[in-house]
Amino acid sequence: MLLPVRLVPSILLFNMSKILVVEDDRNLLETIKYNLNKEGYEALTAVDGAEALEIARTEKPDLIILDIMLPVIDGFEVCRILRKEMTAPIIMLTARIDETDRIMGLDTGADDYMTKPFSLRELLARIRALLRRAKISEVKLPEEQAILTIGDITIDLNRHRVTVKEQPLELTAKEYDLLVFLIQNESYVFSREQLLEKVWGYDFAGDTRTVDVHIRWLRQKIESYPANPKHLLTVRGTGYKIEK
Amino acid sequence: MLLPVRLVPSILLFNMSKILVVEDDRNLLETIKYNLNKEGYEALTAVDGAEALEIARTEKPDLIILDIMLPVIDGFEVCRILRKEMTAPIIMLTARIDETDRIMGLDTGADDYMTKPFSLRELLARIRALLRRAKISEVKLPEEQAILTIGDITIDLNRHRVTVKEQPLELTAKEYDLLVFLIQNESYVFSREQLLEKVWGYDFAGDTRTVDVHIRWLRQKIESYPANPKHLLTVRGTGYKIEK
DNA sequence: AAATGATGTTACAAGCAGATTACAGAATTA
DNA sequence: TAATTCTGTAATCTGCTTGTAACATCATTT
Repeated sequence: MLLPVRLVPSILLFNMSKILVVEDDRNLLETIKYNLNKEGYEALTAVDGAEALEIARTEKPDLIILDIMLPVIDGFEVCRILRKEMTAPIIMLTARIDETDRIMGLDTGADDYMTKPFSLRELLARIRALLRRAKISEVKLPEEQAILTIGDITIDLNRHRVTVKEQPLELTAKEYDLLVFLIQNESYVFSREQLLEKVWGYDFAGDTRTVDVHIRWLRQKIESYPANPKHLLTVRGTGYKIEK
Repeated sequence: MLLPVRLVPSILLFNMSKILVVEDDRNLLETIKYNLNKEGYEALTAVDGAEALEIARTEKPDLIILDIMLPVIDGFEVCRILRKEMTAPIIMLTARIDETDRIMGLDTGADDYMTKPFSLRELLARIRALLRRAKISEVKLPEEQAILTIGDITIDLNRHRVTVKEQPLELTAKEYDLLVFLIQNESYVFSREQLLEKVWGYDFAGDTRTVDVHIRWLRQKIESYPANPKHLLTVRGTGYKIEK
């Protein structure tokens, strides 16, 4: 006897997003759930804040719809907690227009909100938009490597940010340019003339001692013991270099 | 990288919305029509399902109010048919409170429902809400994250609203564009030239000092102490960035 | 160890980048 | 169309950055 074979719509299953709906009005909750299912989403439900947290933690939904007025723990609080634990987009539901300022203002981490009464079609549209965006950012290429490191010194070129032992460091423009150039050419030795040309510009007609002074200032900022530099080293008779 | 796109406040106010009311109780029909007109809407009426379909097809209303109990073709069926042909929001009117009606009403593609007897004021409020939503979602940019936040500054891209510490803020177009761009690229440093290119447009041939002035105006509005900005920061010798 | 040249350190005064204000022309809105 | 707001530019102001000079210290050679 042949077993009945169920054809699984695999593509659908594979793409089916899990959505947690948190709403204490059970009518509305069921309505939303029903419509989510109809659209092909897997809908989880919770009727209070505590249950929401529990289900969110065990089920790891792809998106969360969260009413503000909830028993036990209110929606703001749930949102704040969940935001720390997961990256799933959160849509807040609010009954009053004047709550929208709080959603926007408070740093709850909500991604969007809707004011009741709302159109279910629009809710579904926003869910689609947020899920699509989440998907996109998942496969997003790792941020272009614009971070240079030497020992405990780090430079983020895009953000123009320098840290030493995780501590942010304030550098002037020249200091920054000089440091970046040296780190980009780690362990290569440059004469003062070369540094003036590369960092200051080929047309700079100043004194080569200028370099010494800037090196001194840099050491002051990046070295633990500026008088005994570990990274920014002098090559006597030749110039300077940077080492790990 | 997306350029910030300004949403043009279209002819929204000027644009009188056309609303189709389908209801076989002629007293109620007239009452609703009278109130719609009083609110400045253009009201069309139909007393049965067949007429409703015909008028909806020829007049293309912006919103449809649809009783469930109708002669000839019932409201569910009308709703299901219309939903396939147009996107206008549909409000269902139902005499029965029981849940299946609600769910089925929504299942057919209705955006909202009201149970008789209902408050006309509430009906009008829901109409306003649905029409506003419909207008907004027409021009909505689905790629963009709906709500951006930096510290106590929040931007709702869909609704084009900015708040600081939950207080709504009035920004000019350029201020808004500049702020959105910087927040969308939080902590990245941009030179004046880059900002002119990205925010003003590729071909803008103006003075780079222009940027400084706009930065100043933005600080005036978003910073608690504009002279000591916490978010909108200068990177001397390089440009500007925004930080949490 | 003394001499000498190379490098480190500090102080300071232009100079310059950015902040700020004012204003006129452009763009909106009534 | 007039009124009003928005926007770009110029001009002035302010304070930090930076180049240099002057002196101190170090390293190497004799």
